[in-house]
Amino acid sequence: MSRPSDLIQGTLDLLILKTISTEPKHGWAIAKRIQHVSDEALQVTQGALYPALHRLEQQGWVSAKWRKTETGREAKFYQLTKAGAAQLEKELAQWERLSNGIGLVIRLA
Amino acid sequence: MSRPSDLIQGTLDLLILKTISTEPKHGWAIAKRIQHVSDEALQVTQGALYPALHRLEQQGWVSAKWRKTETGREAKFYQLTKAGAAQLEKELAQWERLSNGIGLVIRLA
DNA sequence: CGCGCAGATATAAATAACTTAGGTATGGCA
DNA sequence: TGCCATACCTAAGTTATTTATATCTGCGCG
Repeated sequence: MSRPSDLIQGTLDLLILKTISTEPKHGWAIAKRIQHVSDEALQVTQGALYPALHRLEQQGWVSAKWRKTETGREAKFYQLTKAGAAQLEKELAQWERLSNGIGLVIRLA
Repeated sequence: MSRPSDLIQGTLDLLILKTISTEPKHGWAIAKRIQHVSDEALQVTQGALYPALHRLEQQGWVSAKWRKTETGREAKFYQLTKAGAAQLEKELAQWERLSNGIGLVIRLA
C-alpha cells in the first residue's frame, strides 16, 4: 500500500496532545519526544508536525507562546488547553476502541 | 481533527487480508465479518470496501472469482494469494510495531 | 574568524485513503 | 407486486500525510 510510514494516519493529534499533557513543549521537542518514548517506532516528520500543531491551535486545543529553550534559543511552546484536555480524552477513548477492535480481528479473524 | 471515523486510516488492507486468510469470502461478507468480530467497533462502508478490494487485487494480494453464496446469489469471492499472505505478515508486523509505539507514548507520555 | 551543522520554524505540491453520496441489480417474502 | 436485504460499483470531495524546499540562529571547530 503506501510507503512504510512511521505513523498511523490520524493518530498524530493524539500523540501531540498526550506529549504536551504534562508540560508545555515546543514542536521540535514534541517530535523528538514521540520518537524517543515510542522506542523509535514512531517518527514525526516536520511536514506532518507543523501543520498538525497549527490545526490543533486553530481548534483551540493548544495555545502557543514564544519562549526561550534551556539552550537559549527562541521556540514556540505549545500548551494544552482545557478543551484540549477534553479532546485528548476523546481521542484516547477512540483509540482504545478502534485499536482493540483491530486486535479482535487479528486474533479471531 | 479526526472526524469520528469507525476505521483507523491505513488498516483496512490488513483487516481485509486477515479476514479472508482462513477462507475466501465476498466483499459484503468481509465487511460484515469485520464489524461483527470487532464487536461493532469497526465499520467498513462500501465506499471504502470496494476500492480497497480492487487495490488488493491489482497488487496481486487477492484473487477474485464469481461464485454463488449459500443463499444462492452471485457474489465475487476474494481469496488470499501467496503474495497476499506475505503482505499480511508484513502488515501485521507493522501494526504491532506502530500500535505498540502509540501504547508507549500513551503510557509514558 | 568564518563555516557548517543541529536546532528550530514553516509552507507548497503531490498522493493515498477515506467519507459521502449516489447508482444498479436480484432473490425472497409479505 | 412491491419492498427490503443482499450484493456490486463509482465519482467527487476532504483530509492527513509525504516529499521537498526554504529560512534563521547559536555553537563548536579549524
